[in-house]
Amino acid sequence: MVTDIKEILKRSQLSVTASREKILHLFLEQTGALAHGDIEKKAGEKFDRVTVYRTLQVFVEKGIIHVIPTFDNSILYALCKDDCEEGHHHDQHIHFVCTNCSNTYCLDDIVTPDIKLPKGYSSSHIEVVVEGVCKECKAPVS
Amino acid sequence: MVTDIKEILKRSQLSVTASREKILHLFLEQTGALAHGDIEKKAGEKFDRVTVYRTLQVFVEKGIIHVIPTFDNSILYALCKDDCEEGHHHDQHIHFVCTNCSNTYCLDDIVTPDIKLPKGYSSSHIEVVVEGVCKECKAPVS
DNA sequence: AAGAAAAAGCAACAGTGTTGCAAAATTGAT
DNA sequence: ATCAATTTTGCAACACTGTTGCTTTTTCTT
Repeated sequence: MVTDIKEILKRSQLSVTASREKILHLFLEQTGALAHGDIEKKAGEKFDRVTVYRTLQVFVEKGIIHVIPTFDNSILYALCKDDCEEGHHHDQHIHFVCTNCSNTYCLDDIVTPDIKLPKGYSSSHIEVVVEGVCKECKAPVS
Repeated sequence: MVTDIKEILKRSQLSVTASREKILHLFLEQTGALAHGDIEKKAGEKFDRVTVYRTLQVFVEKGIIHVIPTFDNSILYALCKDDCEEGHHHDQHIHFVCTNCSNTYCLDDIVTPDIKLPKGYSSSHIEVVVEGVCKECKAPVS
C-alpha cells in the first residue's frame, strides 16, 4: 500500500491541499473507522465543516476510502486497503464493531460469505457487520 | 403472529392511542421496512413529528419493531415477525435492499451465516445486508 | 511568475432528531 | 359513567448534521 500522502492524492488525480493531506493523514494513522464528527474534532479548528464534507465525498468517489453502514445513523469511513478503482470499491471484507470501545474495524482478511437468497432475488453486494468485543478489549493485560 | 392492533399493544403493556394504532397499522399493511420519514408522510398531517419519534422508540424498546442498518444514514424500521422480548430482538434474519425499487425487506427465512473471526474477536450479533434486485423487480410481467 | 482551474471558506438554509413543559387522552377504580 | 392519576401528545425551542451558492484563496500548468 502506498503510504505517502501526496503520492496517494496525485495517483487519484487530486490536487494536493492542506485539508486533504490532513484528513488522509488522520486515516493513515488510525486503525479503525472514522465518522465525520471524529474528523472534524481531530482536525481541530483548522478546517471548515463544508471542506471536510467535500473532502470525504471526493475520497469516496476516488476510491481512497469507503463507507461503512452503522446501526445508529452515523456514517463511518475507512481506508480502502486495496486499490479500489474510481467508483468501484472492493468491499469483499466484513466490518467489526466493538461494543466495548465502540471502534469499528475492517477485517480485511475475512471474506463475506455466500448467502443463499430466495427464488427471484439476485445480489450485487453483501455487507456484513459483526458486533462483539475486539482483540484489544478482550485481551486481559497480563 | 397476532395481527389485531389493539391486542399487540396491550400485550406489550402499551396504552392504546390513535398514533400507536395508526403507526402499527402502517407496519402491518407494509411488506418492506419503513423510515421515519415514510411514516410521517403516510400518517398524513395527523401526528406531530415528536410523537412519531417517540412511538417508534417505544416500539423498538418493546420488541414490536427492529432497526435495520443502512448505507445512507437513514434509520429503517421493520416489524419483528417473531415474539421478540423486551430489549432482546431475535435478529437472526438478513436484510435485503433492492437497488431498483429501493425497498428494504426482511428475509426471515435466511439465517445469518457463521463468520470465522480472527483470534481474539468474539461476536455477539451479526448483521447481513444484501444489495441487489428483489423478486418483484426482477420478474418480467409476462 | 501569471493566468486558468480547482478548492476552501463563509453565510445561509433545510432536514433530522431531542428536550421541557403544558394540554389532552387513556387507564383503572369507584 | 365519572373522576383522579398517569401516560401520552403537541408545541416551542433548540442542537446537530449535511447541503448549496457564491466569493476569495490556493494550487496547478506553462
